Amino acid sequence: MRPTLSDVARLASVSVATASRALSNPDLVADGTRRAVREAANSCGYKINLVARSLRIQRTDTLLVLTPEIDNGFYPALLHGIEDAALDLGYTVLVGFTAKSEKHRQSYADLLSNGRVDGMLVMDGGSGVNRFTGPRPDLPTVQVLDRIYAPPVPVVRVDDGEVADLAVRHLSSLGHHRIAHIAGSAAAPHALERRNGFVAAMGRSGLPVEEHLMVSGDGGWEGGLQAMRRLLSLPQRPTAVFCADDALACAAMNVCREQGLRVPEDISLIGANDTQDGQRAYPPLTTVHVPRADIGATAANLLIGLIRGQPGAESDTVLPVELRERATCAPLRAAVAA
Amino acid sequence: MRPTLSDVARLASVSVATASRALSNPDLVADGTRRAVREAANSCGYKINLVARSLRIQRTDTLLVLTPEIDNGFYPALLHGIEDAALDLGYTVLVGFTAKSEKHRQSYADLLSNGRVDGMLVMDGGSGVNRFTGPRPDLPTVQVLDRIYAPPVPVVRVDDGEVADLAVRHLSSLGHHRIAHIAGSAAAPHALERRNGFVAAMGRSGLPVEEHLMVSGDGGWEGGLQAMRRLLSLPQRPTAVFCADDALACAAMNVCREQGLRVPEDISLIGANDTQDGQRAYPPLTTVHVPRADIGATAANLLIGLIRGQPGAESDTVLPVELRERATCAPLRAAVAA
DNA sequence: GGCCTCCCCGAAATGGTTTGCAATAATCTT
DNA sequence: AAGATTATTGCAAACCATTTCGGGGAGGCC
Repeated sequence: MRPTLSDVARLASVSVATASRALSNPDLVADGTRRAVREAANSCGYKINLVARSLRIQRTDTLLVLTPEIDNGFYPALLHGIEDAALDLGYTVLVGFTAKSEKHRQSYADLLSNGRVDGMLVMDGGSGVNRFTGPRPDLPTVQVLDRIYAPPVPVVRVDDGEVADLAVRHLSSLGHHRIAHIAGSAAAPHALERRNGFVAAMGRSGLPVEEHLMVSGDGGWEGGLQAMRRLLSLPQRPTAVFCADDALACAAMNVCREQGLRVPEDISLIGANDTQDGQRAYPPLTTVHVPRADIGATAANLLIGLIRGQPGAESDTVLPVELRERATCAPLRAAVAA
Repeated sequence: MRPTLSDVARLASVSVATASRALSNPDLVADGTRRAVREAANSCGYKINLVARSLRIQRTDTLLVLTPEIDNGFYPALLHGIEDAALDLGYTVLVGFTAKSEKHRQSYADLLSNGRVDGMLVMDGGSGVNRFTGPRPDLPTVQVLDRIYAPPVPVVRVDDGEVADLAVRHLSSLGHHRIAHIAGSAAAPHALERRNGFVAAMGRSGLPVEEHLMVSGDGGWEGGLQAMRRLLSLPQRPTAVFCADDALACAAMNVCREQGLRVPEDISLIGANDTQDGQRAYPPLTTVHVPRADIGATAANLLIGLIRGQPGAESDTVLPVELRERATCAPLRAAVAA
């Protein structure tokens, strides 16, 4: 049916070997021959068979990325960063959504051991995934943001303690001292670290951390809503709250509005990650920026380095975060402080 | 290095053929033999080589989906629907983000002609993509939402005229008659149809369509902002606006707030698509729901049917849409109507 | 007991490409 | 002009699993 390399070879009156070289390693073949082969290939509409090629060269030039559901605006930027870097180096990316079940995750990870992909980016570490399924760290793997496999497996991430620190310092510098924290999913390592970071940063700023001002925003959007409601029903409510991510902060902001509180006049809100929902909220959310595209690109480059056996693959890369002041934080007003 | 099937065969003292059958077609082999082979495979950690398998059976069980950038919360649900259906039928999905350049799109589409994927889902038809690059409609292809290839290539979509009709009828039933429309990107066929649908629906409702009440929201978020500002600066501003999608509606809502207008008391807003940003807006956005997951799943099933040569593949599948009343539309107040 | 059938298994061919090695032709060196 | 390189090309193996075809053995039936 489809023309194969040997068809081309016959048409050009050369051997398959020469035809192969003429097409994929042009320097090794004489000028006239090359042209003849090219012509023959065009005339019969020859397309290389990548599967056969992969079998022969033992490489697929494909990366697998394990990602949780991507409804939340956080992962797309990571994916784009990955894809961008991968494409530049001649790789294509296969994505596997793993939130559905451990079984699916396993079967995706199997693609790695089964030779269909050359390496794997684990991006679903924050989704409470079973850390014992799937990846075989003996095969090229790099983790993104959440470390769920032990050190020989590299990770590229941000310093979540710093994320919390930036947020707390900003709030504190505005005069706030009754600062609350809405924590992210308990299953996510980074959420835990942000929580711990919050406690540490409060300490460093000489502020008291009150146990009931730290609530769990577990349960996604609904969880965020409930967390904020709990906070606002406290006898002494906080004057500022650091939310573990922008979605949580948006939820918190909605609760404020439904209770007639103005942001930032009556209460300051700060998020983290700098996702689109925060940027487009009203007022736009102050947040700490996490360079997602960079993280993705870095991880992809690292993985490809690993695959190609390049030495010097750092096993823990941490990228810088920074505060993005927008419009949801204001200085503490004397009236409220009282 | 890695154990191959012949290693397993040797360990189990059978031939490769028997080993193959025992593993992938267990019924064809005797009980004891099957067990022996399984044991041998386990003991040496054998993993099937999917590339070799694909080469032999001339099938990759992989679907390619061409998608634009997915920052906007619209595509993820489609992707999930696709992936869900694909996984159920034993397929994995490869995603290619095509917004970057035509070159990239071409190289993704090449995967199809080069045998790396069995079929292709074209989801980027609304992104102003060059409709002449890429897909060879003679290879299994189905388009999602926007038709950019001629009829032999199936499409699964919604009726965008109906989307507009639902929106206009709802607004009209609330007493509005000065209704504006913010149109989506001119490059997207469905945005055009929604615009045309708006005109038709207004006519059917006996309402006048004023030319200056139809503005272009081209240019993404910023475009939406500008469009709404233009609308609000009109001498006779609309009492309701139908936005081509929820993101545009959210932008419009932000403009309203910045100008001190209350939604829905002062102006009614309705979106389309029913994406997360609308659901989480404050107040939650009234919209017309587009069953994205269903669309994705339907398209995937259709494509797989095509690949497997099943007859009766409908070439135009349209799924139903429905109004989702939330909180951004209110009856026209007499005062404003005056 | 002979013959037929059925089931199970093994040898070999298949898929399309790349590549190490060898051979031939052509160019260069002295 | 003869020997030494170099430039091109061809042959055949290798990559690894699947599948077809046919042989051999066991059991059933008459």
